[in-house]
Amino acid sequence: MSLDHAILGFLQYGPLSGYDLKARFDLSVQHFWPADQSQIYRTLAKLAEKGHTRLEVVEQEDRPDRKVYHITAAGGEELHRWLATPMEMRGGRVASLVQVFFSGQLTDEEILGIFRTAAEYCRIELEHLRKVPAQAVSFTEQINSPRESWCWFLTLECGIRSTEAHLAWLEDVIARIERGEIPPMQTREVTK
Amino acid sequence: MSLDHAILGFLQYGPLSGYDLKARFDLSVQHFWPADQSQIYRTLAKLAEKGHTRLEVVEQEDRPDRKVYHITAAGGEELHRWLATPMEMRGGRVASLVQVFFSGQLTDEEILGIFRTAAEYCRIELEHLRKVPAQAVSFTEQINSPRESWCWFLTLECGIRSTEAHLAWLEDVIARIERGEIPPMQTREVTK
DNA sequence: CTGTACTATAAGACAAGTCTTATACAGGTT
DNA sequence: AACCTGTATAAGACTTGTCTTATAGTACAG
Repeated sequence: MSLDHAILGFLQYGPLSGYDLKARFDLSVQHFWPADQSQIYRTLAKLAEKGHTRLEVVEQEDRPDRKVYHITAAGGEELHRWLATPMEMRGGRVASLVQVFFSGQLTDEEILGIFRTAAEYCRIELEHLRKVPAQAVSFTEQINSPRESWCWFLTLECGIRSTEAHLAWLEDVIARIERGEIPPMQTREVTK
Repeated sequence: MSLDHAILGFLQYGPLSGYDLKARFDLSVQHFWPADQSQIYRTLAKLAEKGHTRLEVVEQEDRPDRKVYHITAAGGEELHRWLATPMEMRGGRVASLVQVFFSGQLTDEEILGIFRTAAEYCRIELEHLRKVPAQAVSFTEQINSPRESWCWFLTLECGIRSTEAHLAWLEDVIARIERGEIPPMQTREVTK
């Protein structure tokens, strides 16, 4: 429902081809909105049909022609409307919590195992997130808009804070299990 | 990819019909794994085909026959395998962060608006989450397994902590914008 | 006695996203 | 000469999930 809007968001800064867009996604928002190459092209075509973008074909001799998309006035309005609409941030599916919910069926050791691995993933993720600003300098210089860079860093900050909070929770749970606070498994007596 | 496993998870505690399952989902995991009624039935049929569940038709006179599904040995193994596999908790799409990313295109007032609304949503959500334990007493008594209840509360705790962290971030950002820390919009000079 | 809610299941159409494969040419490497 | 990487696009099949609608009986309230 919102790859459309993410694409319009990028186009607002200037016309781009599908290929360009894929690169933009992978460089910036892929943490919270990964985009499939195939789908970018499909969505681009759909947006052009709806009149939210306008196609310009740039012929090239040495390689396939570029299809460069421009945002239209209608597209700009739609983007603005969407940006100003507060999002219900619900409905996000979190498979790892489904696991936790049912993990009573595992042994203490198994549970500790998945929590420790999850914590490890979190630490790696955190390390990675904290390195992003350094890598992103060129991107920030390119766009040369302090306001946009500021918003960009906000999303990073949000990611870091959530991950930290999640890690703290994981470590807390690990400690509690190690202290033996998890109730023991009951010997399952199946009455057929 | 994991409605299958959530269903198996519930079936491990005893045979259930599609209708029962829908109720279980709505009572417990719907915060992090909402389930569509129609899809529960479809998935149930698929699981039976795969041999992970076994169908038992319970005839009823007064209302439509119940189709009660039992987990099979193969289903149990699959569930256990999945539960013990650490999840990459990546790829979760967060539309609200896409908005933040592009919100530099809005005025300060508009940005403040969406952040304040988001914070409001967070507070409502928190209030709601904190009320869950009270409502869940009957459920906990029903299953009568302290280990499972413990795991159940873990997921709640995780939700509360994440929401708190998110709210703290939102409030921090609001304060910074109010202090004027957000760089001003540049008068867009489009060079055609 | 009429309408609404609950129990119980399921098909159909659709939207969104994933994964695989294909085409085609350029430039550089081994 | 063969191979790989990069630029650039796109179709096809498939999976997941959503939303709507249908059926059909019971029970209870007004």
